[in-house]
Amino acid sequence: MRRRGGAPVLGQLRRGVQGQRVLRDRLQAAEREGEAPQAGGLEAGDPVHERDPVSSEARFESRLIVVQEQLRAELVRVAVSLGAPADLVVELETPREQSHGDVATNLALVLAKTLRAKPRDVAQRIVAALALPAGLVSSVEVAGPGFINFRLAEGQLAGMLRAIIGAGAAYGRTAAPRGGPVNVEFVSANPTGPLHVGHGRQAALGDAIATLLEWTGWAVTREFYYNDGGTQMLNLAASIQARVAELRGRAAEIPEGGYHGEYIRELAGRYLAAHPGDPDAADREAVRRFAVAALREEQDRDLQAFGVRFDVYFLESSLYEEGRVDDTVRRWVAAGHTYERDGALWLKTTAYGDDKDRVLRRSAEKGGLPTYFVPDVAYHVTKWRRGFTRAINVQGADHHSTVTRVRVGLQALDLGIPEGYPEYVLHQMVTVTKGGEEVRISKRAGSYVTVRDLVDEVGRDAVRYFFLMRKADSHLQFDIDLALKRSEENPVFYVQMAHARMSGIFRVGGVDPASVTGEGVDLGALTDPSEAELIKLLARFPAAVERAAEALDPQRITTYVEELARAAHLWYHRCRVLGESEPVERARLALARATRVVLANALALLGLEAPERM
RNA sequence: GCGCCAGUAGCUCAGUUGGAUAGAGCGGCAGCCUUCUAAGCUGCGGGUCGCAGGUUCGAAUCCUGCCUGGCGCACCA
Repeated sequence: MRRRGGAPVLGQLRRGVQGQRVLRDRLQAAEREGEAPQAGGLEAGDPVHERDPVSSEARFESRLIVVQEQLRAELVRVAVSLGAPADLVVELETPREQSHGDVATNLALVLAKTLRAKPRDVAQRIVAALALPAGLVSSVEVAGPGFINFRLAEGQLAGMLRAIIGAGAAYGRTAAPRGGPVNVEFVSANPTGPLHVGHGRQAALGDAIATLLEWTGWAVTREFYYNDGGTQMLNLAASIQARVAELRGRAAEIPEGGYHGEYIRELAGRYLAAHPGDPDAADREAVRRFAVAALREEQDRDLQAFGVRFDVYFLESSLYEEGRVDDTVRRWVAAGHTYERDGALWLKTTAYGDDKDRVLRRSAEKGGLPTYFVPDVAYHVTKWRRGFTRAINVQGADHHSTVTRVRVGLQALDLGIPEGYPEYVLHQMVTVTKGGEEVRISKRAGSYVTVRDLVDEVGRDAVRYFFLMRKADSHLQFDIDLALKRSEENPVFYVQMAHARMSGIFRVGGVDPASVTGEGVDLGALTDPSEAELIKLLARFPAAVERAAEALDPQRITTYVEELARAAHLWYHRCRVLGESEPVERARLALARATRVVLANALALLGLEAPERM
């Protein structure tokens, strides 16, 4: 079993996804019952990001994938005729080496053992038996230890270009709807202060993962969960009360576990202004409500400025109000998974592989309340009951200890929830550097750098891109100096510049991009090696999206798009478009348009603008 | 002590889920502007893939053990 960042095997999940219609019905029922509390989210305000799924007829089946499926089907047929098992999976790959052709398979290497023959001999037999449709490939050869390399016919490349242009904004999206509703939970910051850089990484990651899933056929809900009750809120209120006392000239100390940022002083002043009837802020509940509302509003504003919006805001307090926390406890007790010790109630999580049992209800002298992971489990039960066949949580790796507890807690409820539910994408820490020095503090929050600081300093696109350009598992160094550079060193700039250059060709030439379809154009006029290279990269985009979605890893898209931008800059430098002979100009305009489409789509997928000029 | 993550060029990082001669950017060196953005492009040099075993046609990738760094191991959230 492959476990990465705690995420379960996707294939297993898919197999576990059954009864989708039942689940959808459940979801609708849940909606009718108002099971999805919404706490006044953001308006859909950002015009730059078009997130609505493209209508199904506009969806696009990648040309390369079509070609590959034809190849694959024929390879399976031949392999089986040679004695391979019928459930054989044929792997096709795009070789990185030009001389290895456009598509390659290791089929012969895989079969060599079962067929008890040398890999190269097997390859020869496969090639001899292949009966491919005319016009599909121009050459087939056996190479290296036994690879079979295919070179696509020229007409296939030309067809890809036309197909990309035809698909437009839909290029890269999967044609068929795939799975039931998926819940992507991210940020989930408690309203105790401004969002920090870790939240920023979560916001960028969660949003991009959600988009990746949408593009590959999943129905996605973006969800934000927050703790609006409990001890942290009391600490928050008490911290503000202390600052109020200060403002009124009395000595007061921020309580143990309280909050020290400048924003607490700010909130204290605002509370007094808004509550003339409570000059000493004696009403702690009123202070708490005021602070939560103010901080939630600020977080929403920052997220909106970051271009992220949520479909559902889920309040922890609703779980208590609706009795879901008590239900969860009762169900564990009834199932016999609990016991009492030292006055507390324990859940036998070791029965499910946890390293120790967990207290689920504190002893009387400790207040007798449920521990924090109980509402957490109850919350995930609502995800399941709301019909989400997959739930993906994006969190900092410092929370990884909750993974086992939540999963085990769900298993112990015997509700038929899959073992790997929910999936987790855990990310490592973010450090911010400027002038070669680590930046640790912000004026407003005091002890940490906020998302707002970064967005104000380098702009939204740079922040989003930088948060996405490393895999979640790696520590991320956010270099403010680099993010500000307007040169090739800065990957955001480099990629956006490639798009601007493609756009510039149409602007300067006075050509409407929409008028360039590639139809009736002789793409044989594209003879420069950089052109074939570019087309092949363009053709790979849907596969890149597919793999990134499967791995829940947007970093694969940043890597891809940087490679694409490099190929585009190279082509731009080597090949002039405007003013060339008519057939060449027409063919190159088609290539420029297709390149622009893919750059724009990749940028949209990452939540970035695709500027026409810079 | 236990668990999770990381370790690849001087630096920052990729590496198509086990493939072919391990790649890119920066930095260094050498070049390229009557041109749709030189805000760019080309070439050169640079490696014990942390270490040691194992698995197999084949390992940076999978397994085991160690080393180093980060994070986490509450009747806190």
